[in-house]
Amino acid sequence: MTADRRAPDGRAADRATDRWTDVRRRLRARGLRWTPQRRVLLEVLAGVDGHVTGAELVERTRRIDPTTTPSTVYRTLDVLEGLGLVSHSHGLAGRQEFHVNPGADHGHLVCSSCGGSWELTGDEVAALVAGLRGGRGFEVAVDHLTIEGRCTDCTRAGEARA
Amino acid sequence: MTADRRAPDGRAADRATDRWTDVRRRLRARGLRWTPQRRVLLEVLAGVDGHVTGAELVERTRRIDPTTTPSTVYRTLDVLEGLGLVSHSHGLAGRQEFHVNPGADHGHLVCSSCGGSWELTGDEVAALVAGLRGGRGFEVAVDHLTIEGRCTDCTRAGEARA
DNA sequence: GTGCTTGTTGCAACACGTTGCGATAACCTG
DNA sequence: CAGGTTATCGCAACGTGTTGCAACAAGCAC
Repeated sequence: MTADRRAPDGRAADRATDRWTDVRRRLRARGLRWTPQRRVLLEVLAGVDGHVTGAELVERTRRIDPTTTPSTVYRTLDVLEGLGLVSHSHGLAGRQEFHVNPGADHGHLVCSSCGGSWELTGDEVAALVAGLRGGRGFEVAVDHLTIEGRCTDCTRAGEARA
Repeated sequence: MTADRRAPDGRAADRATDRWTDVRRRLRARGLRWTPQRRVLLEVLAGVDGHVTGAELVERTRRIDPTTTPSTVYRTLDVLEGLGLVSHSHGLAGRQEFHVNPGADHGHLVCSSCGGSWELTGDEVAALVAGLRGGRGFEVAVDHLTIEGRCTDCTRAGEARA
């Protein structure tokens, strides 16, 4: 629930508005525009916890505004990614997974059996990144890193069956 | 060129046939069938060096047999993957990359700037795999591992421009 | 060769994204 | 507020795969 200790006078509702004006300001600073369509998508994103697929974002946006088209959603997501508000990586069937408010660049772990998904800490990939940079001069895009495999539970379930 | 030292009497041409009969036998052993369509796809795969996208395989197959349909190609690739003859991973735009005759499971490095692709050695990912197995009980599917980033050349080019 | 079983094929439709393009509307200026 | 720029929108078409289903044909037995 993460209580609003810093807003004792009931300004919680303004918070969302504040975030929008912030985005609006940032868009303007780049010569970009604040449109109703973008406002709707941000509204959807505000209600997202963790990861969402592109298709799901399209659907949720359409629930608020049924006239929404996929191209607008995907293009807006591109813009927001440029602002650092979301980041995307590729999930199981090549589908896009969006992550809202990425605190820091991080990769993902995806279980090909149950579809579960976990975030990778910097520590877990630090050696890999350093190794590839040193050995090949390759700069890993950590935020795009998705590692596929089987999680503990599915591995155990598989062994039990075998 | 990898000369044919073991076929001094001109049986090189039979080699491909031999490989087909081998595949045919392996299919039969699993109750699967040897069809003209599969033969054509294997013919295409025999001429592939390294990686190919799914779309490209469809196209090359169609050059031999214009009646080929995508679904057949993709389904056959699934079957061949089950036989260990090919493996696939996900490339840049979520597109599938197929690798023919995978010697050993290996991951890939993809440059998001130039589209280049390199194979990852076991050593390079060993620490990562071991770390995730130990720390989380997660079994990495090494053959599906695709790491995105920028290669040396593109990184340098980017710096020069900046 | 005939007939049977069942793995495969091809079609059509769908899912997820992407791209080109003309029309629209945000934003700025006076 | 009127007018001009140009970023953005919505549409339509495309690209890459995937899936359900009915017809087909490998492979086997007689």
